[in-house]
Amino acid sequence: MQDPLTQLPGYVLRRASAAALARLNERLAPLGLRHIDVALMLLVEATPGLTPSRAGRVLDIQRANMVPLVARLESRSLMARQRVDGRSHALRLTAEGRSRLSRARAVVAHCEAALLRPVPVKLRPHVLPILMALWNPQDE
Amino acid sequence: MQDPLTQLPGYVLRRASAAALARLNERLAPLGLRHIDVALMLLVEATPGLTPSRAGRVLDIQRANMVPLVARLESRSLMARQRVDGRSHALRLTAEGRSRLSRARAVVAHCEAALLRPVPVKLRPHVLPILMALWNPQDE
DNA sequence: TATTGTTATACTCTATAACTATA
DNA sequence: TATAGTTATAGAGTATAACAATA
Repeated sequence: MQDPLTQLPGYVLRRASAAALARLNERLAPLGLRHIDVALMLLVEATPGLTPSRAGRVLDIQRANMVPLVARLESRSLMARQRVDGRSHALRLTAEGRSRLSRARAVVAHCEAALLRPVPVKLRPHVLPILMALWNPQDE
Repeated sequence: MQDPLTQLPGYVLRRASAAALARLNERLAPLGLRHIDVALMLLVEATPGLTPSRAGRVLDIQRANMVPLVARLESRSLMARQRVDGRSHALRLTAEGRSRLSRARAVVAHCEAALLRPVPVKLRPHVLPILMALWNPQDE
């Protein structure tokens, strides 16, 4: 018998994603971070002053779910909130946050490299374009 | 500002997977099925008599989590369990399960097609090989 | 009116530990 | 001793509704 699911790109996409995520989280755990923390920190580093709402829109995280995420990073002194408005907060990394992120970035780079390693060298340039295309499907 | 995360295959992999899964579940909902139900049904169809334990190993689902999954399909008369052993159960699709699965398969085919549509035709043959490679990463 | 941050809440998915009965 | 099925449970992750304060 042969597993019929491995013929379905969508299924393999899910399995590959779940496996990669699990390994990344495993390697980030010693830093006290999860993948989602690093995603937000990378985004805030690239866009200082970003608000939680806007960050949530970029990361596809609901406003309500940003609250515990930001609070957790703030409570660990990795991120700081600053009122910019009567209702908006500007997010910035603290010095400790930047230093933690540089270590996390090394972990991410390691995992990204491990992810690509089994892809034949000739196909590697196609990986990101293909994944970007899969991210943006057209329903008819 | 540019989103630094879209340069990371691992991140795009996750976003693509989550988006594809959400759309699939949305389209399966009218059939009363979720993606995981269809995955199990496809597997059991291809391997009649499979036990929940073995199915779980193929699908990467814990033994304990197979229980409510199989129970739900059984309670809807889509799948049947048969004792084969003092401790093992053989899983099979019922006639209703097969008919429901044929409708689900059409939904899956539609979603898979929508997933691949934005990929340039020349790159499409590389999609599955690349995803299979990403699924099986080598850590060093 | 629309948006931000927030609380509360519920639901799915997943992981672990422990138990029984069988092989 | 190892495996199958099961129960109970806890933790992520995610989604929705509602509210106050502000734009």
